[in-house]
Amino acid sequence: MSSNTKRGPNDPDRADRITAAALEIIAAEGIHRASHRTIAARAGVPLGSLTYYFADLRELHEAAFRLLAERLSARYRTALETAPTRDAAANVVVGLIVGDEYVDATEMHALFQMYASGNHDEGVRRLCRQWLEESRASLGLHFSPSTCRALDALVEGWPIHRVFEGGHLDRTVVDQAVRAIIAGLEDKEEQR
Amino acid sequence: MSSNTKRGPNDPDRADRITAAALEIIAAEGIHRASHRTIAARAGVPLGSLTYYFADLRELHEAAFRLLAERLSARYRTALETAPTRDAAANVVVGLIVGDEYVDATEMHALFQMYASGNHDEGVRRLCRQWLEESRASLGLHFSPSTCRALDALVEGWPIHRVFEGGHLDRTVVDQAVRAIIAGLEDKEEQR
DNA sequence: TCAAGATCTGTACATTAGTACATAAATGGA
DNA sequence: TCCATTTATGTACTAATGTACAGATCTTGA
Repeated sequence: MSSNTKRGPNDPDRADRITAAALEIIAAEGIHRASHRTIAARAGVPLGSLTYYFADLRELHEAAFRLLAERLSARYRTALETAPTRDAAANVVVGLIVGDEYVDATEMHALFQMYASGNHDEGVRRLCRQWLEESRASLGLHFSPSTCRALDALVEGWPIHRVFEGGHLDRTVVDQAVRAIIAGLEDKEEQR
Repeated sequence: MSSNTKRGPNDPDRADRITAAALEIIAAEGIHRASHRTIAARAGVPLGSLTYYFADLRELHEAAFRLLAERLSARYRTALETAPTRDAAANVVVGLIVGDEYVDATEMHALFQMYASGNHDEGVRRLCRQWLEESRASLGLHFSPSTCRALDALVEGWPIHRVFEGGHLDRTVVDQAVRAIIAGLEDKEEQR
């Protein structure tokens, strides 16, 4: 890219600010509102700036989803790396499910947009796969592959209820479910 | 609606065919491709027909999502009503998760589009809530409220992996997870 | 059979969108 | 300082979209 050029961009993190603005709009108003013009306005940059940094709108949306996936993956990874024991890790998983600490409602919305876009956009589909893989890999720091699968399903699915039914989840129930899965599957795993 | 008119529509199920066409396009190509014109072409009806039956595009999309939600709800309900025992119901739940029998990949795509639209469209949001409630109600034919919550999270979350990682799920693992949750939560429930 | 009124359709229009690209600004070496 | 080159911007253009609505078509009662 810049291997045969002598100069860097005049405003180096402009691309990043555009990407961040795109994600904000996608999360708040949906991808159908995230046009060149709305994104440019939000980022406070001229229209031409977007076509300069991104070949087309798809690429820009994809960059926004990549930013989202990287943020969430990093957060999951950190949270689970920090847990010293399997029991602590179980508590982290419960937290991932019930609370806004890790993924707030806005980010959850953006995540739905990402899954929806993954249906027809190959690039976004790759991102979805990566995101799922990495979140399972983080769980893998503490649990067996099978347990990871099951816990991750819970982690993906339960927040859907949280978002649409508005209310807070019953932490006790979530806790029981998480521990039931860990108990049920880790034991089975060890028997093999 | 037709209370003060003397005649019915000339083509009574045209509205339904339009709705079905809309859902097909949403599922196959995404909601951003589901314009008046593409839907009309798919349904084999003139453009004006859509604006005649539906006040605006939102209403049409909403009708499509309603159709989807009703179909899936009915399928879940039937499957779980048919199960004679709790054990059979557990098998049904496993089937809901692993297989295409209840919700195929295409419908799953449409479901993502629905969740994504629910973020910003109040009408669709209501549909999402209803869909989640009804699917839990169907589980409620066999399980306690807490168990329903947990199982439904699994039912919503696990297919996400199925769709994006393409492969078939390991039925054994799903079976273990489902039964672990039932065992863990139903027992707890009864102790109260 | 025939009008009256409901049901339906094709076209036209304003708006918005993505994107190309000519032009401007900034940069750094000579 | 000044020019060559990269970086950045504003505008203009084509395509597509939602929607209104005038007119056409069909149905029914008399």
